[in-house]
Amino acid sequence: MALGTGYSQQNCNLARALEVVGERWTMLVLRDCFYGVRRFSDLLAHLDISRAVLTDRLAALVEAGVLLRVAGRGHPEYELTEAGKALWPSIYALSQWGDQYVSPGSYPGRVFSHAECGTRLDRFGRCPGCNTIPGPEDLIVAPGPGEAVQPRSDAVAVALREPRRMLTPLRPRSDA
Amino acid sequence: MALGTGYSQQNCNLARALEVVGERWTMLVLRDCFYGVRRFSDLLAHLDISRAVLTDRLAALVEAGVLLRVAGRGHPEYELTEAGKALWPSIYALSQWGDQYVSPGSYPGRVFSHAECGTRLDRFGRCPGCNTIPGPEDLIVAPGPGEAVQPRSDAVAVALREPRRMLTPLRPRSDA
DNA sequence: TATTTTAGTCTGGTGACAAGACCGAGTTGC
DNA sequence: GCAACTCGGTCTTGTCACCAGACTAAAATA
Repeated sequence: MALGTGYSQQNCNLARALEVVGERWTMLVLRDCFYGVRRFSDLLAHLDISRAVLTDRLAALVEAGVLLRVAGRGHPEYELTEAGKALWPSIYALSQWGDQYVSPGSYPGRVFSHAECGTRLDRFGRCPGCNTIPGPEDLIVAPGPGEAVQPRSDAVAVALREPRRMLTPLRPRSDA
Repeated sequence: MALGTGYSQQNCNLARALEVVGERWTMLVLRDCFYGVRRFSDLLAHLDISRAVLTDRLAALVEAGVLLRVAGRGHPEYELTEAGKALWPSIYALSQWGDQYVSPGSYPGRVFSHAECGTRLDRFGRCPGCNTIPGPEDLIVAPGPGEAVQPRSDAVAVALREPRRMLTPLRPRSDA
């Protein structure tokens, strides 16, 4: 949060993590990156975020080494770095909690399963079949039983109506 | 985030979770609750948060069912509910990420181990000895090798200088 | 009972965010 | 190659959240 003004006196790694990913919208931007979104306009359409704030968040994430801005001769794309991919357990844990405790009784909007064996993950992110915790690149995200009543029509929402392997780009590369 | 103004159009459990715990300071308040802090003044002294904001966060967490305000004839205390305790994996994942990627090369400020067997947890929160994921009530938090250069002197920081079982109250009950 | 601590509330100044206009570079249709 | 359009931003204005610190009533302590 606004470098320097944050949780500075907190000698705590949680506080330091929140300096990077604790601001409004940041986690949702990253979640979309895991789903394969890489372009400014796709994030803008999928999240209802103001352009200025999205610009600011992307710049902060690049600065922090969580995203990489790839600008070679097309529209720029934002990719998760290793540090960014390592945030997956945090995002998964939070969304599982949202599933269970914020909208109790409702069904999950998306489910995650291990690509290699097709087994659905438990709430800790474990694959019960393999007894491992697969990384995000080994997961399939699919619509769950509790889908949106009023579905969105942006490109990201449309792509997520069928199962997708995570981290695969939403659009074909603009170079090539 | 300010009920109604939040991530309303996002049909997503992550967004709903962030409505509850995504605001500034909220995660740090909850972390302290896991460490056994239950009183307004202790939170105020340990986090450098303004009184008004702390009041607001506590009220929001009580409203959301994450904390319970226990007010019987002494100073009020705030306890984690079941929903609150279920946030532990999220908090642990974020602080592990902070350890590894925000301050690389430095050592963790705190380490967590399984009370039953004494084994230190891995970065996914698993006990390598038991091959389980212990809940917060079964964990010991202890100072790690990377302690603060300039230690704080508030009651919470002092109590955390030696190993403690999580969720045990920092102070004796004021009733009794 | 007098004093101190605790758990708040209230106020004023500052910074973050939302909504939307604007603009130059990149891409597409012809 | 040129016009039209899309994309990735920047800028402006109003509103809202946050911080610092003064203030207060109830609870604990001497």
